[in-house]
Amino acid sequence: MLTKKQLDLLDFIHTRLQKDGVPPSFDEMKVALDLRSKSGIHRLITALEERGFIRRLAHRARAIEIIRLPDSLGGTVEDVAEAPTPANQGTAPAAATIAAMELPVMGRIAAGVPIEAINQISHQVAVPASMLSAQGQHFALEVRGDSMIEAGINDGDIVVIRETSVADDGDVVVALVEGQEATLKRIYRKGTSVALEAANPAYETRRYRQDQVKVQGRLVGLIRTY
Amino acid sequence: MLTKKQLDLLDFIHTRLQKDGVPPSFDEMKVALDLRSKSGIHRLITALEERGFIRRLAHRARAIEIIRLPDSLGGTVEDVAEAPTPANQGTAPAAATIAAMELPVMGRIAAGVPIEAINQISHQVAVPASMLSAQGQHFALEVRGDSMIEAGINDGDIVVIRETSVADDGDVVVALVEGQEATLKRIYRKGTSVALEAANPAYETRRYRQDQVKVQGRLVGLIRTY
DNA sequence: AACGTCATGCTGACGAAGAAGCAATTGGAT
DNA sequence: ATCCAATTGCTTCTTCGTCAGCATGACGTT
Repeated sequence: MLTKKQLDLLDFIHTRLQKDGVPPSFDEMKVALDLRSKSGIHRLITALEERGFIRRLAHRARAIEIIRLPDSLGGTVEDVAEAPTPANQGTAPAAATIAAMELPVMGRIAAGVPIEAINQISHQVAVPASMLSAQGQHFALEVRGDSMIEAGINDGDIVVIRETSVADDGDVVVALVEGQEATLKRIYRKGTSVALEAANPAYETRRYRQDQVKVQGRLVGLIRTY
Repeated sequence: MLTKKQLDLLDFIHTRLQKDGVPPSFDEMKVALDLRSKSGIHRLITALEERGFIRRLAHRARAIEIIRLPDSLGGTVEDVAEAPTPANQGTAPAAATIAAMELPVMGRIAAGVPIEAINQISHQVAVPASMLSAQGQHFALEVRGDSMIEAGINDGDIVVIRETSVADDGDVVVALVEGQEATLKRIYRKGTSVALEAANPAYETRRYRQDQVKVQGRLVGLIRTY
């Protein structure tokens, strides 16, 4: 499963995590493995992530977390000590595993939001696993404005998006228009033109050529907190 | 996952929370970390929120809550549970711990559903911990019908309810009318009478005497799967 | 022996993120 | 109205992660 170097690195990260709770930086790992460049570390880290041993946030300092360890390093890392919950939430069994997954909230979306805004993680939300497809990447966005209000999507709602470039007529999608702005709209195709329709009579449907619109993902879920 | 500064701050907040139950103010954190400006604290807090360790209310003093702790600070805090890996391949590593909780879905609700229907658990849903209050019992219901459509609550949505018998004017509540039927409506009180108002002009507002209506819980969240 | 693949190694450049500070403003509470 | 807390804009410096490009040695195949 792992090469020697990958194992060494994983071991080092694990040790550091145990010792002072903060994962090492690439430079520190570089020194530890006696390399002269960080790029080697970069590839090893990527490999570890691919193989499901660690989890990380892209473009964040020291944002590495160990998910599991190979047998040779002492097995799993899962929370062995499931502490009896103080002030237990009652109705739900505390020890049970939860069918959910954390998704990154990539920013806000509305009519006319620049794409840059949906390129960084603002925080994480948990979403029920039943909302997600078995395969496919998902992410979340916070909705701004009332352009989809008649579809029951309100200002402040979190929408869960499945990444895809295909969509059927009438699907609600995140569409990138002219490589510039990302909007949440209903999509309809007619011949070579694409219509993006808001669910609010106050906004008018806009039509584009096929090559002007790129579907980023499809709406699969919605979460609202009052 | 965290840088040293971020970990220090999280540790400080956690300690203060344990000691006197109240989260520190930005100024107190500033002093604790030996900074000269609060803006640094603001950034660290933002990073912690992004990484899913704390939860907060914007524009509220000391409105910080710890959702989970890194292993180095003693692992989990209440509502945290292990996640099974929902079909996790390739580039999408799953989270090890998730800030979520399972709630029982107690049945369906609409205008005129008999109370019996909301007395048995049909299945469980996972909801983000950020949707729930620290104390208080919660449960979920599936919405039937379009009586709340203008409030963005559609047929088939799952609503998350916090059990309480108090509600402010305008809150959406689960109300038990005449001990008979449970409905999801907006509540308004006027003198000794209680008005239950649908969010759909097709349904008319109904008025009752105070003793005819019992509030079962208040709407705190909504989950929709497409 | 020659070749392709793979894991690894190295350098250097680049841009993004973290951290810190000051100042001004907004928002809540009382 | 006034105080305090929180938020935001702007600046500066440091730390960190990413990437393109090229090199090497191990291994198995042709």
